[in-house]
Amino acid sequence: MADRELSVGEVARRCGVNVSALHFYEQKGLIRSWRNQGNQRRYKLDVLRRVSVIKAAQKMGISLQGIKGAFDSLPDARTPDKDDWAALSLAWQSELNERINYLERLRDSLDACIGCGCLSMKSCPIYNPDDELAAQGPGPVILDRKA
Amino acid sequence: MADRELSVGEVARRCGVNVSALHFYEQKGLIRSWRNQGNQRRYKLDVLRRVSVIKAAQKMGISLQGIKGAFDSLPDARTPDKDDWAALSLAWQSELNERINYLERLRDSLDACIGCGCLSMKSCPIYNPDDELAAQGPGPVILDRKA
DNA sequence: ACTTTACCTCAAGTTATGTTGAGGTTTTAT
DNA sequence: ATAAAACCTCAACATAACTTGAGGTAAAGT
Repeated sequence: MADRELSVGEVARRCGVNVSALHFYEQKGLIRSWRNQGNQRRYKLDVLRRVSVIKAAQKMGISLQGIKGAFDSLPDARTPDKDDWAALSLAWQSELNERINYLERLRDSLDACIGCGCLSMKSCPIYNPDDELAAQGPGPVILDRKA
Repeated sequence: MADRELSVGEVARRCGVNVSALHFYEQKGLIRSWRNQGNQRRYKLDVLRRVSVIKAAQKMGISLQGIKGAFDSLPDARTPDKDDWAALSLAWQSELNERINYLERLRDSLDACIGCGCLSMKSCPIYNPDDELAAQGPGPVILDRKA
């Protein structure tokens, strides 16, 4: 069938997530649906991309809240096109770069610091990395903010 | 006072964590203490390093469970020395490297994938990175396991 | 027609990592 | 000696991101 609309189970299967997760995302405002006669959810095809992007962003360490923030910058009226997604990608790419950078610094100081006395001191580079990432909202688990 | 032993408040202050966190770490078996006459916790100086290492490892994205696993490989009888910590560091360094690598791959495929149709397909490199990190236990937030 | 599968809602449970508060004891400072 | 600061335990709350289950409806297969 030339399905222009998808049921929740179909989306779940095609995206590799549980139906409950889709309910959850909808409740959080990350995806949208309408209902059919029998009150069942129906989705546009573009929900597949959204869910996929959610999963990709999560792998990057971005919270649902952060993802929602990014999604909110997508056009509301029309279905997001390639350029819309590219803009998102760009923003996240630099976030990823910062994160990678942070971990690299952590790695480089790890060996030097873990065995010496400095780890417990104020001066330790691991303990007090001079630069913190600018994370909006409640930061991802992997980072923490200025102590 | 030449304190060979520390109170919980002192450890908290020197490590920049809350007293409640120290209670919590103790309950999870990450640090140890004994009690004085009045039932108050007392710590050896080496607790400072332990707590610092906990915090550093957390920044790397390692869970408390994972940290406990690593700590369990430290000598039980004697206070861990430089070499013991160095071994830990080495293990974590390669874990960090894998993580960095993973994020780099994610970053590199992000732009190519997010705008195209592949994200929702089985073949997408973001969606199905061919190599998964070998994470023991319930993995860190930033990664997920073979779907 | 009838059964099975899919779906619905809403509340409660789960894991990780702590924090907060109540009610009570110890230490420390004055 | 007394008041303040620090500590104790234990239970409950907080947040993220979902999952599970109960009780009931809709759609699909035969």
